[in-house]
Amino acid sequence: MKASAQDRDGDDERKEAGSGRAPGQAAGRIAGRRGPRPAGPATISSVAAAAGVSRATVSRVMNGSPSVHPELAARVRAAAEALDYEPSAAARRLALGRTGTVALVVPDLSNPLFQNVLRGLSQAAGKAGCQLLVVESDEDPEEEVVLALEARRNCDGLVLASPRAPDGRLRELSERLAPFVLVYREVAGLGAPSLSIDNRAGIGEIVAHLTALGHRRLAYLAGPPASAGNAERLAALRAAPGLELTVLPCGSMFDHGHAAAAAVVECGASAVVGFNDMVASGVLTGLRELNVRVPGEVSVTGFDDIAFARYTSPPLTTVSIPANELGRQAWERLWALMNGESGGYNVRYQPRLLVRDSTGPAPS
Amino acid sequence: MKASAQDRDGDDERKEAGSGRAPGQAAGRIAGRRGPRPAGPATISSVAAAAGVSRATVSRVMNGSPSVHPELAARVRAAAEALDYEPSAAARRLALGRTGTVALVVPDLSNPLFQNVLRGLSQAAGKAGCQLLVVESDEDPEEEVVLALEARRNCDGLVLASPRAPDGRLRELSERLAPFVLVYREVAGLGAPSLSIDNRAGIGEIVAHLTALGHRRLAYLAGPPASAGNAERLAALRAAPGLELTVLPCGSMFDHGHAAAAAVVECGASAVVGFNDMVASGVLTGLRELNVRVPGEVSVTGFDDIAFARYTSPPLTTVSIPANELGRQAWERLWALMNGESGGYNVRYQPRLLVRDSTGPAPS
DNA sequence: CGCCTGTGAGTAACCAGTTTCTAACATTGC
DNA sequence: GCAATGTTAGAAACTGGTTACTCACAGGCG
Repeated sequence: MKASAQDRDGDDERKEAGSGRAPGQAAGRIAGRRGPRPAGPATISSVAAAAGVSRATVSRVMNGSPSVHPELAARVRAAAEALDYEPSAAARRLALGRTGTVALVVPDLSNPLFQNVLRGLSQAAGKAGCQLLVVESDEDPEEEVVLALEARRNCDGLVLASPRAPDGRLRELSERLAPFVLVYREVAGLGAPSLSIDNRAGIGEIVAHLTALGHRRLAYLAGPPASAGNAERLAALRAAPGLELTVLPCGSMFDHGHAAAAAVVECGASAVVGFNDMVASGVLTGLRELNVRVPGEVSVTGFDDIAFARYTSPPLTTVSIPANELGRQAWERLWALMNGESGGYNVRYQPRLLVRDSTGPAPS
Repeated sequence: MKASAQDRDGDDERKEAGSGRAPGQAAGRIAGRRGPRPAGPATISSVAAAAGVSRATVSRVMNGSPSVHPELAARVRAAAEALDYEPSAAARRLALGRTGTVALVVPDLSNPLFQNVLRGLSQAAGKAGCQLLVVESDEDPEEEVVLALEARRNCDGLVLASPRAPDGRLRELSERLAPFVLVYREVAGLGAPSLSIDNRAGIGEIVAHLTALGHRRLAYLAGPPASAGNAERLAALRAAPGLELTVLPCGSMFDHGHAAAAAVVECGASAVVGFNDMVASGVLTGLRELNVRVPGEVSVTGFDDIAFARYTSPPLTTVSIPANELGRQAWERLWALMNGESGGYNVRYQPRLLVRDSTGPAPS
């Protein structure tokens, strides 16, 4: 890197000590006024000096202000070009009070749900010329909020997927987090829009489908106990009438579902409702290993419709969640909020049932 | 649950008069000198004034400098606390010339390979108190580099997964991108460490496994044409002796593999080598739909060992890549580089063959 | 008792931009 | 011919920290 500073065409080597490294050297003391060349990357001052104009004018040119004479502007642009000038992002942040960045806080980057929100948000924000900070809060729920606060100090707005942080904590911090948008969750009395999934409706669709097929004995592969989504899905299942429900502690990953296969068989349910598609895929494989036919002997359903769900064997009946769209929408809301407009109201997306081949009539 | 917002104690329906929001009110205008309270968020100056010390002292206290009298320090801390003071991240960036941020540039966030690097990097960087900017360069190869450059201006270092940008372009920009680490790719004569996968060795393992099973006629489901990884894998296959190879244009996603199933059958190969696990999973499903038995009639292999590969049916024989580890290592290298140390040499990870059930003896 | 040294805190000069005034000049109107 | 108006571009005051100097004061030593 430093090497190439060497071979430049002769305009370098301004007399005396071209070496002056650390910016702000003794040099500035005696000859600061008209000194040789700061040697570091070009600043607005060096461009101004080179073009023989004031810093204000350079700033105006760089920002496309129309009130600069075209000819002068051209001269400034030429000088900037010649010096490889790029405005310092840090200085602009400070001066403008704007970072051009938003942050996404998620509990777990390995979860396709959050990956898709990330994608949707990344693309939408990118299109608007905004950068994206990603924070994973794997740790305890308290950490979730601390990380969010910390991220917030480096950006203009937040998208928060905080399934575990208690409602009260979010409410008391909401002022310091603002502007922000909540995803996959809804908190009453929070001054921020939220985008969530109607888990009750999703489970409702699944239950309706399964009961229509004659299933009465269901097993639920429960997600992480602290997850708000899991609580809602479980509550919705419990509320369904005429069902005999067995709740099996499970988790959210393939392996968890896989490990639960034996318990599923043992509990004698004719249909398994997975907390999400990953545990459902896992249990599918586990059941096959136990020589249980799906859907012949046991039906299986998932939740989320991750990309994979179409490619399990048999393809998974599940409920589809517009995770990407959530990310996009989160951007729209956040953008509005950052511009002082309203972020709109809470939206609750309705999952859509996708019947594939992992569900069938209950065995008689 | 909208319902619950209803019945609870009347904390909703804020009277809405107390909402005098916009920070930076007219107040500061007239009495700015010694006025009541600047109204905006506290700055180092307001804390200094409140504590009756200079800004320098506040700065020293906030940064834990030992050269402040404990009693004074306590007074400053109390003032900071009372004012809810938080140092401005933007100002610190400018003054310190450090952002405390690194960026990851990936072509595609929906690819598990990059998702895992993201995770590894996020966790390692997070542990070091560093924030992570994520950039997706979905667009054309030129965009890849432009986005990297842009991201670089807002952080202290880059991790670059740029499978498509031409070598030369990277070389000519390497000075402006530095410090950075390249992943999933190696470019000769680049002043940056790279972490890559030995694709040739991976294909070698797969070929050895398949030939040992008696396969001679192979089909390769090719990845994106511009992908450097695809080129290496294809070259390695072509270099394998004694094989009859059919190259089928495919892609990198489930659907691409799924769509290629018919062509696989048609070409008469006894084994299919997928560019990655996703196309392999896709083709697995496609083959089942065509009533082709795997591995009875056709064997299938993948590449990468994504989490799902264990859960396809049959479980996918593939080659494992330590994507997470790549992310972690990328952090280590980058950290070293940012501290002026050497980033170490290029490392090429050796994939490990995982034999599962999607491969079997060639039909005779 | 006076000089030297060490410590703690303040002053002011940075970091690199943006933006509000203001001044100089040209143009227009009466 | 002079005042009023309208451009440009510059000076200087911000944005909010950090830190190299400097200085005052206290204690140790000759």
